[in-house]
Amino acid sequence: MHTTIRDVAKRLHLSITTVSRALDNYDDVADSTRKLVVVTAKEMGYVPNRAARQLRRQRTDTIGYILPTDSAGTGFADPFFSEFIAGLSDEASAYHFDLLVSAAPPDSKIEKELYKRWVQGGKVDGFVINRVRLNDWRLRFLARQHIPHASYERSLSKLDFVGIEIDSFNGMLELIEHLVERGYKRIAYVSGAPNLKIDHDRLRGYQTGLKSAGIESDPALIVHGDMTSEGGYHAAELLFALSVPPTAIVCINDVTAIGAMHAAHERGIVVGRDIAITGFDGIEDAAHATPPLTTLDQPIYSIARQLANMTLNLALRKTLENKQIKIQPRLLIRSSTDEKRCSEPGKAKA
Amino acid sequence: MHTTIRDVAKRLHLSITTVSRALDNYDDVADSTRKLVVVTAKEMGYVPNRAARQLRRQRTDTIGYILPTDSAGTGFADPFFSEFIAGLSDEASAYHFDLLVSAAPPDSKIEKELYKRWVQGGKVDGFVINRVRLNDWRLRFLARQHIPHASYERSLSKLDFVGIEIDSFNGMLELIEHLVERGYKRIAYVSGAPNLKIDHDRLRGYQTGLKSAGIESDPALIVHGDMTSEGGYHAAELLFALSVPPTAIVCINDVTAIGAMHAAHERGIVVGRDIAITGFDGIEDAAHATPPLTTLDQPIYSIARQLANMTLNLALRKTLENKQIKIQPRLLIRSSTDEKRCSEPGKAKA
DNA sequence: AGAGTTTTCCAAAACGTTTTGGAATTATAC
DNA sequence: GTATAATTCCAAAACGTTTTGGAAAACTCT
Repeated sequence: MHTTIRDVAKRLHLSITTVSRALDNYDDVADSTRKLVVVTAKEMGYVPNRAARQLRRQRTDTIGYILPTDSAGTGFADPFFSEFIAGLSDEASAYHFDLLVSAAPPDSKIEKELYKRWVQGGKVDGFVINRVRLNDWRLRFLARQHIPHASYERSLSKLDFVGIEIDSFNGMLELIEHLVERGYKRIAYVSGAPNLKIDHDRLRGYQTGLKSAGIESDPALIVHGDMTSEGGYHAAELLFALSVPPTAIVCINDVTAIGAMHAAHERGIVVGRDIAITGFDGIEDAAHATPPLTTLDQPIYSIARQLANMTLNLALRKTLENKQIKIQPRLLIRSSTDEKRCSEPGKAKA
Repeated sequence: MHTTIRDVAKRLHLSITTVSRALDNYDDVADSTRKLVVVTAKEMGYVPNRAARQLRRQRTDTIGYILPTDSAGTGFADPFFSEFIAGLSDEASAYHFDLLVSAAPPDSKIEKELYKRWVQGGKVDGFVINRVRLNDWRLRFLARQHIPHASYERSLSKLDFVGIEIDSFNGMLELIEHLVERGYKRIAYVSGAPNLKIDHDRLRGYQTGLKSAGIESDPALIVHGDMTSEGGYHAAELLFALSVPPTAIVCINDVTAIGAMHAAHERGIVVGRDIAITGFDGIEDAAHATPPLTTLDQPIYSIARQLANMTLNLALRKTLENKQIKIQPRLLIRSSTDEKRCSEPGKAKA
C-alpha cells in the first residue's frame, strides 16, 4: 500500500521485529530506540496494514451489524437505525474497532449467506444483533460457532444470552394504565411482525394491561403492521373501518404511530381528543409530530453503544461486568393522549 | 480460522494452486477436477479468508462511508441516513463487496484520522461521501491519494468529480413558484450549515426564485438550522417571534420542516392555511406528517446505490458510463402548502 | 517417431504483519 | 575476572491466499 514497517526499519537500520515491538510498547526495546521509532514512523506516515495484521493476529478489530431491510429494499426509513448505527460506530471507534454493515431481509437466504460469509471468512470478530425473532437462527448459529455477539433482546429459549433487554411488558402496562386513566377504553394494538420478540412482549403487555383494567380484549382490535409508517397508516385504516372503531391505538413503534396519526387526520379524527395514539422508541420526530406523540422512550444511542461495547469486549476476551442488562422504557406523556373528550361508543359517558 | 484452502487441497491430493484456480474459474484446470473441487469445497464449508485474500490481492472488496454525526453523538435521527446506508450496502452486497461504516463530526480531527487510517491502512478500496462542504478537504485528500470515491454533490472548485448532483437550484425555483402561485409572499428559509453545498444551492435557488417573482428578499427571513427537527423547531420559533413573521417557511430538509411544523402548531398556527411549510428529501415521514408535507423528493435509496456502484466500479478499475449524474428533484405538492386563506400581513388582501 | 501444441497441474514466491526462540551485548554479583 | 542476570536486539517462521513461471503428460501433426 504505502509506507510499510519494512521501510521504517530500513530507514533506521533496525529489524522489522524491533520496529513492530517498539510500536506495540513491548518492554524489550530500549526507551531511546522506541522514541526514535515512534517519531520516525509518524513522520513517514506509517499506518499498519490491516489485512496483514488481521491475518497474523487472527483478529479483525471489526464488528458486524446487518440491517433488517425488507426485500423491496427501498422505503427503509426508520430513524431508529440511524441512531443505532451512530451508536455502534461511535463505540467501535472509541476502541479503534471498525463497524461492518450490510443489509438483508430477515430470515432470507441472503441473510444466512451474509452471516456465514462474515463468520467463516473471518471478516468480523463479533456481531451486534437486534430485531431478535422469537426463535432466532442467528443466535443459535453464532453461539454454536463461538462467535462473540450481543443482542438487543433474547430469543425465547436463550437464557444465557449476552445483551440488553427492554422491559416492554411493564412499559406497556404503564402505558395502558395511562390510557385508561385518561378515559380510553377501546384500545387497539398495531403489531410489527408476530415473530419478533419485542412484538411478543408488547402484545402480552397490552393484553395483560387490558385485563388488569377489567377491559375485555377484542381480537378485531389487534392488527398487523410492519414497523413502518406506511404499515401504520394501513393498519389504522383497517381499524377505522371497523363497525365499532377503537378510541385509542397503541403502536409497536413510533413510525407506525406516525402513520396511524396520518390516517386519523385524513378522516378528520382529531388525535388527542377523539382518539389517542401512542408509539414506542422515542425518536426525535415523535416529539415533533402533530400532536406530539406519547411514547415509551428508550435510549437508542446509548443502547447501541453498550451493545457494541459488549461484543468488542467479548472479542477481546475480557470479562464483562454485566452480561445481561435490563432497561426500563420511560413513559413520555404528550398530547397525543390528552384527556378523552368524547364518549366511548356503545357505552354510557364516563 | 476454519477450513482453509490447504485442507481442501489435502483432501483431494491436489496442490493449493489448483484448488485456488479451480475456484476462481481459471481455464487451466480440467473440468472434471474443477467440479470435484467446487463440490468438496462447498461440502467442507470452505470460505476464503478475507484478510489473506486482501493482503495478497492488495484489494479489500470493501467501501467506506462515514456518517456526519455531531459531536454530541446522540440525537442523530434522520431517516435519510437509514435509507442511504441501506442503499449503499445493498449495492455493495450485489457485488460481493462490504460496507465499512463509522461516524465522525464534520471537519473534526476524528474525521481526518478516520479517513487517513482507512486509506493508509488499506481498510477500504474506496469511499462514498455525502454532505459535501463547499470546500471539502475530503475530496482533495482522496483525489491526491488516488483513492476511488463518488460523492453526492461536488465541492465548489471540483469540476472533474465523480458522483451525483441534485439540481437543488431549479427545484427551489419551482418550489418558490408554487408557493407564490398559492398566494404566499413572505417566504422564509431555514438553512442547514452554511458551508454545505446543498445549502448553498438551495439558498441561491430560494433567492433567485424570490427575485423572479418580484419579491424583495428580507435577510431577517433567513435563519440557521442544523438539519435536525430540533433545529427546525428553534429556527421556526425565531421566525414566529419576528415583528412581521413569515407566511411560508422553506426548509433545507424534511426533518427540519417537521420541527418547524411543530413550532407552528404549538402557537396555534395552522399549517396549510395560515402558513405554508416545505421540506426537501421526500422521506416517508414527510408523507405522514400533519398535514402531509410538500417537499422536493429525491430518490435517496437509488442515489445511494448508484454512488456505491460508482465507487466500486472505480475500485475494480472498470470504466464508468457516466462519471457525473445530475438528477432533478420532484416537487410533491401536499397539503402543507394548500391555498393561502388569510391575507398577507402588511399587505392588501390579494 | 520426433517436434510442436495443448492441456493440466504445481512449487515457490509474494503480500505486511506479529511472534517465537534465541543471540549478542551490557550490567551485576561474587 | 569469571559467572550470572538483565537488557536489547533480530532471523525466521508463521497467517491463508493469489500469482508467476514453469514442468509433466497427453495430444496432434508430419
